[in-house]
Order: sequence, then C-alpha cells, then structure tokens
Amino acid sequence: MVRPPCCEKVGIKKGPWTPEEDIILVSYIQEHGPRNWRSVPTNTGLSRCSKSCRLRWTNYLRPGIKRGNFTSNEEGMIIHLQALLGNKWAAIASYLPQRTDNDIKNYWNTHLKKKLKNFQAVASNSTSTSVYESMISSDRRNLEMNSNHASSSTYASSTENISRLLEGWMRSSPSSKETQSKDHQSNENFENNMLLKAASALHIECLQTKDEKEGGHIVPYEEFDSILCFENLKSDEDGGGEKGHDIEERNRERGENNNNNAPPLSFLEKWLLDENVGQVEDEMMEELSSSPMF
DNA sequence: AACAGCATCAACCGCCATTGC
DNA sequence: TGCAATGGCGGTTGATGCTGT
Repeated sequence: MVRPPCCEKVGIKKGPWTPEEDIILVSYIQEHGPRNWRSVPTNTGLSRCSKSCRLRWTNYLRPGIKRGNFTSNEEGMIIHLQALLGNKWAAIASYLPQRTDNDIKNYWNTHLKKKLKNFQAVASNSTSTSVYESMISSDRRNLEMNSNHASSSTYASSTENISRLLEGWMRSSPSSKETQSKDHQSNENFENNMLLKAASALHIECLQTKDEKEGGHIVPYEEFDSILCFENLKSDEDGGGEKGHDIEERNRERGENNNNNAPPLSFLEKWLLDENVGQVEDEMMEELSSSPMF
C-alpha cells in the first residue's frame, strides 16, 4: 500500500520562497512558535507543504544562522566529525550551532569531498592518512563505547539547538542585545572553545583558500529582527522554554565542570578540549604542508 | 556575444523515528 | 498494542550563476 503524501499535492506551491512568504511564515512563528507545522499552511494561508515551511524555517529563517563562507575552523570540525560520525549531518551540525545540516551537507558535497579526495591522493604514499585514520578510528571506538553506556545521545539534537538558538535570539532581541546573560556567554565560550581546539588541532589552515579568509556573513534576513520580538513566544512555550533552559544549564555545567558531577564528555568532546591532541596531527600536517596540493 | 560545461545551493522527496490516540 | 499523523533526516534534483572557449 502506498503511503499517502504528507500534504495535499494539489495547489501546493513549490520552488524558491518569496520574501512575502518568508515574512508571513516568520510572523506566524513569532506568534505561535516553531511547532505544529501541519497547521502552519492552513493558518497562514501559505500554499506550501508543512514540511516545506519547517525546512524554510530551520534552514534559512531561524535566527542565529551564519551563511556564506565556512571558516577554516569550521572546515576542520566538519572534516573530523564526518570521518567520525559519517554522513550524520544533523549530528555534525549540532557541533556547529550557526550552521544548518543542509548547509554542511552541501558544503561537504561541493567542497570538502573534493579536498579530501585530493588529500588522499597526495597522502597515499605517506604516513599521514594512516595517522589520521587511526586517530579517527580510536575516536569512533570510544564514541561507540560511550553510546553503549549512555542512552542519551552524545551530541545535542537539532531540536535542542533550535531551542537554544531561539533562546539566544530572545535574549539578543533589540531590547536586550547589550545585556546578554553570563550563562549564554559561557555557553558560547564553550562552543567557541571547541571550534578553536578543533582548528588548532587539525591545523586545517593548510586547506584554506583565499576567498575563505573573508569569513562568513549573517543571513540577509537579519532585518527581520526588527519586526520580531519573541517575548510572547517565550510565554507561549510552556515546556519548551524550560527545555531550553535545561539545555543551557547542562551546557554550562559541561563547560565549567568537566570533571565533576556533570555527565561524562564524549570522547570527541574530550578530544576537542584536550590541550595536547594537536601533536599527532601536527605530524600529519607537517608532511602535507610540503605537498604540492596546498 | 553566444554557447557549453561546471559549480553551487535551495528545495524537494522518500524513508524512518517518534508521538499521540 | 497497533495505527495514523507528524517530524526529522539524508540523498537527490534542478534552477541559477559562473567560467572557459
């Protein structure tokens, strides 16, 4: 038996979203929160499938998304996480809160896959790949061991990220931009720390190209900030707001009390936070830096 | 200037997981 | 417990822009 489509195909608009549609969608989510996607097309009058609405929101309209060039730090994170987790783009995206899984997936398919292919070709006769592979497989083994011990996932789910970002947006809304809480900052510091550790460990700047040095830019829809205020969403989200708080609480604990009562870090996180881990990859990159590829 | 081939990325599709009744 | 509805994810497509000839 054929499964019925998720939404009526008749009268459903496809293709690129117009700014008008975006405004309608964002206004609706501002009022009701990012949930119950099924009712979004009906309540907004948008001739879009509920999935399409959700996708548009999560990938482009959701606040806090950075678009444009990936930094070398982000590249390093993606390369390592892909090797570790495979094509689990949502999982990888949870380590890069400003990037969407779709963005990472696209970037991997269009840029990084090629780079890695070249990398492998160049390094096929050196020890570099084996050093790197052994490190990755070690990470993977430990990740598997951790997942056997804990039922909860070792990375923040996308939903959690969205909650966290929404909370961040609420706090950085025009009225309170200057007064971001210390909690949020420590959370950001933790994320930044992870990125910096990964970048320094991988020495991935070897892979950096000229145009990437300019860095990314914020999604053009940031102007929507001016028409958005999430205060009512916050009060709307009975459990949701609390959930966001819990996550932030957990992240704070994780960032501050690595060795105390907080849940154990995944091996990857340990790796990212480990001061000495760069040594192994220094060895790898030293060889690569002398290769003609870079 | 015109065309072809290539690269990029937004969006769609279909499958699987989760949730609620 | 089983089923239907819904959400989430990864793979893929297709429109568009860019580059080389």
